[in-house]
Amino acid sequence: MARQKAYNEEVVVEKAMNLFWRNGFETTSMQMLEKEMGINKFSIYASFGSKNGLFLESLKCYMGKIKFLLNTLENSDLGIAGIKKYFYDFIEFTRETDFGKGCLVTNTANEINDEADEKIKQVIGQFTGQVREAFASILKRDDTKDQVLVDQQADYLIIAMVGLSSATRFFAQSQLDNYIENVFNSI
Amino acid sequence: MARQKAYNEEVVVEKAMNLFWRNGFETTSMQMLEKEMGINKFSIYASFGSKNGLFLESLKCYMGKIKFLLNTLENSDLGIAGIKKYFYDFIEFTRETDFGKGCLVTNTANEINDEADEKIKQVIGQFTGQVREAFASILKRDDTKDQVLVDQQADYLIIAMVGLSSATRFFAQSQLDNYIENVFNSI
DNA sequence: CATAAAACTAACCAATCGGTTAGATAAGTA
DNA sequence: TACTTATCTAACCGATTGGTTAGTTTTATG
Repeated sequence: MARQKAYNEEVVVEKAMNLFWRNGFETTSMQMLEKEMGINKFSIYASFGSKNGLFLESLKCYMGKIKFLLNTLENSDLGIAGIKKYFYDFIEFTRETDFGKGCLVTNTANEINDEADEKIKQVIGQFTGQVREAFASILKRDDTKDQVLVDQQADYLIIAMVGLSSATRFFAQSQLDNYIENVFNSI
Repeated sequence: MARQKAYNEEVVVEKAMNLFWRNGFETTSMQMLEKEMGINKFSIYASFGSKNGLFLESLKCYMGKIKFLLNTLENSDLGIAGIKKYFYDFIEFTRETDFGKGCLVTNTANEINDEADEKIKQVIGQFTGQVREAFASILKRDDTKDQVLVDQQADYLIIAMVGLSSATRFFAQSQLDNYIENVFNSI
């Protein structure tokens, strides 16, 4: 009945995600997105509504790509060693794709301010909360710890993770390793 | 012999710094800067050459404002407790001015990529290096530690500090406190 | 008081921003 | 094959970007 799309939305959104990941939301222009995604502005707006809409889909795409890390963490029976493995796995993940990009969610959290789009803030809060809960859940299983200590250490670990995300963008591998080893000396 | 400036450069650069601090480099426009600094674009360019030049002066201004923190750290005889105090002092400093702005240097490090202005990258590297050396120097004074351990722990602390800087932008006070307490459990 | 030099205002610049739209093109269906 | 409908290209939109410049105002000095 009508012409068919010459592109696959999942494919082009991943290309957009990689561009946002490398450059951040503001610095990435529609012009750059057209070029990277290989489609016209018209098609981008037809599929995603706005730059913000495309960015939200890119965030979802990113979270899909790192879901395997979170699954490994949540299904781990290694206790705190499993959390440590998550830290190392994350570094490896950022190096696999292209060194120095950090975590798209953390990068976004660092970029935005209070007046930013509510949905974006919501996605960031949800993701951060989910990782923190995974940490807390593993800590809780360690029966030598009471709930107050679990909460304190979960706060510590989620902020330590935020620091690691930023640090992968401008610290050397050996420094990241020294960092992680010391993070897990204290718990 | 000639007309005199109606503004003080140190005064207006501090206003610019506060705007950059709140919004980041890219998001802060010349229009916003004109309004905040209370002077015309012409005067900004006459005094600072470019947006980049103004930003570099803003970075210097910021570093001047937090120099007292670094002085306190470097002149401390509290050992590791002095480093811990630096972490808490930093939080207090970010709250004094306006909550949720983090550290301008860290914010900038998070915003830029490899292609950014060389001088800006240099200032960030110098400042980060200076703080790291202050940490290392204090750790070294503790004669129970060998040099390898000092380097490892200095890496840990400087990345922990980067994490704290970001975290002050979107974590609650109690979580920051839990974080710092745990950071210093491990060393 | 006249003059020279710097500081000011405000209009202006090309380029780019996110976003829209008119018209050409393609394809499933009647 | 004709028609309908969605997708495509490409020109276009007003607003804003960082930056410049012509011309007016101020002021210390000769």
